[in-house]
Amino acid sequence: MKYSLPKSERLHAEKSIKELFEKGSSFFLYPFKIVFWVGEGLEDTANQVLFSVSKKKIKKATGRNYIKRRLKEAYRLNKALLPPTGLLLGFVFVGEAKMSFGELEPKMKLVLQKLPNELSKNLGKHDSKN
RNA sequence: GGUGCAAGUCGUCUUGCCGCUCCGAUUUAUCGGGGAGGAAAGUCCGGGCAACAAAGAGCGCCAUACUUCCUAACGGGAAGGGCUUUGAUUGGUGACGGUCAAAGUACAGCUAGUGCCACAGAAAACAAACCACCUUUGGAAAUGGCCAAGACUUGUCUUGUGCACCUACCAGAGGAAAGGGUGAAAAGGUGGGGUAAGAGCCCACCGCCUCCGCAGUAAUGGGGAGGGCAGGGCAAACCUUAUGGGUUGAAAGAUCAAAUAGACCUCGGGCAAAGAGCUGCUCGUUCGAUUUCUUUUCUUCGGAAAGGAAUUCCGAGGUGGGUAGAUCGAUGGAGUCUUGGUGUGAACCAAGAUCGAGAUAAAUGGCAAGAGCAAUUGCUGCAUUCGAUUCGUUCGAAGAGAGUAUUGCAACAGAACCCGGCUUACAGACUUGCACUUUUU
RNA sequence: GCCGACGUAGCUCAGGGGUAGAGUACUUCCUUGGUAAGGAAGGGGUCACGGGUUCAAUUCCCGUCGUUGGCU
Repeated sequence: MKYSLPKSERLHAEKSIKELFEKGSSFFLYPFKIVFWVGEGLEDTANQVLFSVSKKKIKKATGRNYIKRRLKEAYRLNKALLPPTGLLLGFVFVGEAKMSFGELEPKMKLVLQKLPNELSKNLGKHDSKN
């Protein structure tokens, strides 16, 4: 497994982002809100992910950059915990202050371990409805 | 040496592993190279660039405002001038003036107009009224005053059908514009003369105004002559004058353009002769052609015949608009550095060298090691100092610097089209200047 | 990225050069057996911050900070 995060694995298309936030499910795990969506017709493409830090929570641009960079690193190093394809993911940082990489990485691991469970629950709901 | 202020410069470095982004090579996965700031910030000015019809004019609106210069331009900068404040010193009775230094200065025009100036104060802007002042006319005598007489305690009291003089008081006429406690500000100031009282009424000085030379590119400076003096302050009040600005901003704008739907064009095909009406559709039924345009011929001018085109469905291809998206705009420029020259300076000129981020749901990072720096605390306790002492020493305390351990790498802050400024933020280090202070010589 | 508006008592807002006000909230008293309502009295302000103009600034001018709205 490569510890890389090229542009094809980052979520940048406006349409996909709209789809994620309008249709996707979410859960909280401090200091994140995680939004996810199993895209239709994306079974063959890699997971795409985006990171968001609110201007309301972190006032300075330097602080927002600081956190986003560390989030990307944490995801990059631990993304092997996820199934490799078909997911749209959004990490919204809801913490109030700067956090170091040492604090953020364990949280990210927790999230990535928890995500498959949430995913299967969600899929189950879909099936029962249909 | 320390502290403070001001100005300026810098504002961590190296290596390894794993990543991000751009460029170039081979080649499709690797390799090589580049990758945040002095403010990238605030968005306060100016310019480039782009679109808007023309980009011109007028009105409006906005901005600027001592002079000269720099500049692509500016509300920026440089130099100079004036003014204000403070300090030192000096001249004068005084109003105030001279010299030096520092700091500040949005510094055109209230003798174009309009407006405002609370409270207090007689009055806040045409100078008038009021109080007080002076002259004069008339009245008046309780209390003052004066006069007369008397008394004695000889400087006081008493008395008066007292009032000519002085004067309080009342009324009238005139003079004068100096004084009037206030206020931020009071109608030029100070000193003297003068007068019934006064007044630039007169004189000297200070200030002011007008005119004329001189010096300076100019702001302005300095000199002379004249004028008794008009003109309170506020334009970061409206406004006037001069100058500048067309508006909107890269989310400007340009190019390419998938899929789907619809528009137009071409070709092919379907059909009982195309098709039309009824119908949501199908079946069926009715009409057996119709409509429009055009050309030609005939005509009894009503039409008739012939030819072409259109109208329908299906399929294919194409065209243009344009969404997602992509590319350009967009990073070689009023560029940076060095040297030389010109200029008081901002800056300009010449020569040489050099290329230094280009992202777009938005790169420039993470982890580790080392160096360097800083901090505090602990430990070691050598130079040195102090105290005690059994004085060849020993003990205790302080301890610059050094060693070691620990922690941190900072502050302010992240390019978003690009430049020139301004403003604001900034741990720490260094340099220069000034002020204060301490020590030594 | 670009362009605006606002900041005044605990809260919601007036005031646009001359001692800062309203409603509500708060405190005390009256009223009531007690509470609410009502009545009376009172306290409470760095007018966001820093400069400047002016005799005088919440008001005018400049800068800073914060809040908030619009533009795809």
